[in-house]
Amino acid sequence: MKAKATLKQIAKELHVSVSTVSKALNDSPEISEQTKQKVQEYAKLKNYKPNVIGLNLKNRKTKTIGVIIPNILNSFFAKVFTGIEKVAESRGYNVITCISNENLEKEAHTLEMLSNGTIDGFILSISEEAQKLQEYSHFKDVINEGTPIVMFDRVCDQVACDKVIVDDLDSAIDATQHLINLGCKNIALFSSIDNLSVGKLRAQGYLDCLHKNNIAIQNELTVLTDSETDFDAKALAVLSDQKVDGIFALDEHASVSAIKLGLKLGYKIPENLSVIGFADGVWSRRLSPSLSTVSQHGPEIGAAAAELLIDRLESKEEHLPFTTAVVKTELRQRESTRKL
Amino acid sequence: MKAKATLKQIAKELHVSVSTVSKALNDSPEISEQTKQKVQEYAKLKNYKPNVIGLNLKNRKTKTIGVIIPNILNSFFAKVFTGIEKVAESRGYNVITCISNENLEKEAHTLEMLSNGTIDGFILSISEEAQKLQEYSHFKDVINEGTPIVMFDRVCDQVACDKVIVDDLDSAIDATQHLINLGCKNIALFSSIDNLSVGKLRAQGYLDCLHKNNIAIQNELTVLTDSETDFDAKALAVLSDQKVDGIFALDEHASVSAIKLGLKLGYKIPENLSVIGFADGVWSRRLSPSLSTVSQHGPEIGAAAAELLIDRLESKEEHLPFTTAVVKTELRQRESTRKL
DNA sequence: GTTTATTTTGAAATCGTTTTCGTAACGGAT
DNA sequence: ATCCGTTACGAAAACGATTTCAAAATAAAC
Repeated sequence: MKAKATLKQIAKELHVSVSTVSKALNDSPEISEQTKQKVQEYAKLKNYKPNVIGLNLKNRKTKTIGVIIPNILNSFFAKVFTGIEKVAESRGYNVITCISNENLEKEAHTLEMLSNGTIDGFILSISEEAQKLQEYSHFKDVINEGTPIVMFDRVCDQVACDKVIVDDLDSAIDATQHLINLGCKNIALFSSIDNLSVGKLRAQGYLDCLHKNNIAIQNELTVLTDSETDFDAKALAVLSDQKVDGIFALDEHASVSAIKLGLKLGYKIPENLSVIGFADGVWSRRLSPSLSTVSQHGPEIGAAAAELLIDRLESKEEHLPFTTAVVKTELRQRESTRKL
Repeated sequence: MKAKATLKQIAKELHVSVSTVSKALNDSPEISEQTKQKVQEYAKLKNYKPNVIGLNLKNRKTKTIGVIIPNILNSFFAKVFTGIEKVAESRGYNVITCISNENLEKEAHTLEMLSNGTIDGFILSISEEAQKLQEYSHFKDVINEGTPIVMFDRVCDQVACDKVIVDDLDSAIDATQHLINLGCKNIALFSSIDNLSVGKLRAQGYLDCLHKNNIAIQNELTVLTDSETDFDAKALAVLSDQKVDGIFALDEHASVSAIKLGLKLGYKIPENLSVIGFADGVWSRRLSPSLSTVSQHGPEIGAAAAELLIDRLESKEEHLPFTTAVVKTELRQRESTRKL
């Protein structure tokens, strides 16, 4: 464990000044070729790497992005994360990641901890608790202190910042319409995320679509819960009268339950029950029957968010207007829906 | 966007010196109560937060851990990550996360990028490519420079460092033994990770167990591939002669395929085919039938790794001996195996 | 009233880098 | 020999914090 090489050490050992070493390593024209070569060779020999902290202090930025994710075990967020990480890497940024665990206090604490020079900006999706309590002041504080935020997926109107979202409303309309086109007459709505903004938007899309098609809304076909634990019993009840012929599920858990409970109750999927869900591709493919999904393009969302943030960080412009990017979803037909 | 408060600014505005401000905020006994109060109040008013980079430079450490994960979409790694993050948070550390994508160059590059003062130590699992090429010099370099590494799950004997592993061999023996106890006579071995150290260990455990029970090894029941793409066709071939009555799957993909292909070929699970797999709990429960698994306790592995690293970072001792922690697995019986 | 303690504050060094500006040294021109 | 213009290098400040040590100010002791 040899001591790490610093400019000062190299300078002393070569009998030149610190500034000469610095300039030589940065290939400055003020330094003679001879000296440059000598310094560069010696630096390579000693495996010199500039200490990032010294640089950070000097530059007053860290080329590091703080990412706050409600739950990394949710594969949607994991996918978004890969998109963020990829773009960050390619543009020379590091990523500090924290998990809020859907918890407001952890979220606020993380913002507080990292907005002290550790990171240049944030990318985050709002925790469930913050959304429920409509508590957004911690975001505003950070932004006021000069640290930019980009929100994705779960966003809120109350905070002015860049955002990347999926067109949840339109996606839900499209998915519902697809079920209608397949000939489904009794389409159930399954959601275990009715506490989230995105859940509400998707539910609205379902309602709008039925309305547009002049189909009466049957409240008894609707299962809207705030958690996975409450969900299954209610869903089972809705399915047990064998009347449902289509299910639109707004989240991963609801999607899986729809298929599992449907099979258990003797439905034939997709022959007499079609299921479309918001869910991740990898696992949807692994289910039997594989699940037709509204694919949310997680990596693209993450990539867009990272580009947005880094563009802002590197812009000369002090007051760039805030933008909201919309990433299109895609209906992926697999085995849980009939072919048209 | 007001300028952030610094010691210098506060000092100037209160007509005292920087050192006085620093000491007052740190509640040093050398400062009079009066001054302390004045400074602390003013600091709170200005929302002063010490700039972390200044501190880092001074202390020559960052209280940040670098985590390198081969693939965050693999839920095992995601779970390990939650364990790391939780412990890090509780001990006041941040986590910089990078995804190696199973790629040696990205892995080496990340080590190089972060070992410049950005982080105090690493927690990582070796990329597939590095394992295949047996290329471990990048780890040794980093360690030689004085940055500690803790490896988990995919480790290697050639690098001296702290490690956290699962007892893959024993776990595989236990799982295989369980299938034997259930009365299985023709147990197939399914793996799509035969390129990884852990995959090889688990396969060895299967062989050892058959041997111990004086059961002849049937090579035609063995599917060992390096990737998911090659796997399914071979697995289908093995299952199609309807002879297999038990499957031991060494990874998530192999586990899911075992169930999916088994059902497709008309096996009754668990009546005439029992399946045990190394896989994540959440999704295993969602499969139908739900999958009996060797549970690897991902969060515990992550937590152990983080504790090990932080203990070393905060130890006065220069040359702590390296330890290898073993986290026990657990056989979780679900619907894919008969009850004993 | 002088000396000695004690309390309170401040100047300066330090961490590792970059960068501005000043100053040697050297050559060529007059 | 003097002047000027390059070229090549170094000193010092800056970033934001902590910390050591010295110096002031005040209080106590003789």
